[in-house]
Amino acid sequence: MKKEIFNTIKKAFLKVAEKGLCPKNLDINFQVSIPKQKEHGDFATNLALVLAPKLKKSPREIASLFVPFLEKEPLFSKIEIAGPGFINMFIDTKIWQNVSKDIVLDPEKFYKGDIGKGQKVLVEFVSANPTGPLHIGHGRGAALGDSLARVLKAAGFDVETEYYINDVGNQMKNLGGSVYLRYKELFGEKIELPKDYYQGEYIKDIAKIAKDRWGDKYLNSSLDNCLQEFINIAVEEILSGIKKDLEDFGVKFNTWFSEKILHETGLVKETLEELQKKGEIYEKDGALWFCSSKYGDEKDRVVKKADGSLTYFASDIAYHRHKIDRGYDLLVDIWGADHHGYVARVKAAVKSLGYDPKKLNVLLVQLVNLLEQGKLKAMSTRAGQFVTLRELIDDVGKDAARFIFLTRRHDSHLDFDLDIARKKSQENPVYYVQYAHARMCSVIKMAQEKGITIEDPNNVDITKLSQVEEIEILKHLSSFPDVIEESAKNLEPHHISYYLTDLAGLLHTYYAKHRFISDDIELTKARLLIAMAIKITIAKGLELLGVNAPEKM
RNA sequence: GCCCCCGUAGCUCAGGGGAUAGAGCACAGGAUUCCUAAUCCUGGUGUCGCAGGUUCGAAUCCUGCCGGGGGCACCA
Repeated sequence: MKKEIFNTIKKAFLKVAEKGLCPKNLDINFQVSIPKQKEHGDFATNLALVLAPKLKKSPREIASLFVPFLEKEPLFSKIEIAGPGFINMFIDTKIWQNVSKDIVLDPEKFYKGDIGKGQKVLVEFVSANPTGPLHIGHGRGAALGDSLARVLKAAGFDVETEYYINDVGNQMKNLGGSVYLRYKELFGEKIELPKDYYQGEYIKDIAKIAKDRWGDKYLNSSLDNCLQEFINIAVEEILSGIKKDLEDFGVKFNTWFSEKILHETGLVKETLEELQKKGEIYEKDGALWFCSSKYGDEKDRVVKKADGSLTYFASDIAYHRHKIDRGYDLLVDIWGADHHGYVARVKAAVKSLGYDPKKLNVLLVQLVNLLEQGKLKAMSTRAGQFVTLRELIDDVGKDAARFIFLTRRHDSHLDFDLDIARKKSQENPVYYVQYAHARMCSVIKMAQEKGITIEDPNNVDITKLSQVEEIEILKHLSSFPDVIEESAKNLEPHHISYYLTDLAGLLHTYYAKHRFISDDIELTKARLLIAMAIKITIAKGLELLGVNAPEKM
């Protein structure tokens, strides 16, 4: 709807210009907004205020040039100049009433956004190292990434999702070694875990699997001889656990991309050679350095250590190069906030390879604090003491967890109150929205039982929809495509959950005051159309959040 | 010391140049012969961390400061 208003104003602008009342090619950046106060109309624009300095006239005077043209538009029932020079626009009731019909007739068409214009986007998220189970922080990243991918898709982008697996390097050695020792322990050997080995209980579980599979085959092998075997079994087990957790969290990836493959296919080597050829890499103290400071990073970074091994950064450069070469117009990386130091260097790498760094958007997800009974729950990965995503799903459920994660901006620190998330009551916002959906399903079903159904929405007398609350709901429904586009543009899916909470609120208020089903068949049909439109919209919105829309509660 | 994020109602958080700053929770009271009371209605609170600046207009943008969190390896 906002887009239509925009276009209508632009049309009026051209007409004003034709009359010579203002220059045609003005570079102006005006806004169309929904005013907070109802008295200020359904939409308002600051066009005249923005134009004022350029035309050297008072804003109200400029506004009055546009009013006659806007008044002729069938879209509007009233145009007003207000305050310092806002143009307030009131939409004709018929337009709102039609929304109910449009949504029910073709929901896909109604919501379909086109700001993506088919651009290819790759959203990479979670990408937790396969050294242990996912914890609650990964859950936040998973909820954000998955929902963002859905929102981008809805806005007309061609989206794929990817999980990058760091399956090489020192941590793999430590992981394999940890399982190896626990394996030996199962045969009664006394062991001592080095400090940088993984301490968690899950390592013992993997050792048991190893024992079941191999028996005592490696009991007397030195670690060097069987390290790869232990790494493989550990990564295999941990990854399958991660996949299961994510699946139960409603998250599926298009691709799981292995760092190991990057090395095996020579892409890392090739990338470094290319940078070397470009003179972006130099040698110092026996190591190879990438001159990221040239591109805005605070200092240069090592890509190849003096001992000959490559750093993770080296793979990261190759990985991002490969991602861009795969033909994506836009890359979205979702990282934990503790990785923020990496943003500058990866962007530097992208730039030095000759790509536009604007293609790469890194979203940093801030920390999650868990609260229980008003107290902070201590978490420490090193001690193997943390709340896993699995525990969270089992405890509060996927829907509550995802919804709560998505009611916060990604860059704000999040206090996750377990007590509230557990409650199946009014305190828990997810039920508020789901309940609205269930209510609409129930109304539609009830109407059906009474033999009232809508064969063709075109035959429904929508002029019956004249209650203030009905118009309010229709206005809100009509703004959903704008909310989707806004969320996509700013990479902020949390707007969806606020939108849904508002919509549910409008419905619940209406529900308490009016009845959908009455003896007046024509009125009932018209209201049924609203019920269907709400149901469709909530279901669509919840789908974008990855939350279920139950028909019954 | 440097870098990133945050600071808005008692609590958790939206709003991120526009008109009188919002929601949920908490607290108190009320609503159910009728489509689900996981609901609704009524009641009040704000130095938008502080100080400057830009602007017709600042919670919003810029600078500095204060407070909280995180990060600053030839670790991953």
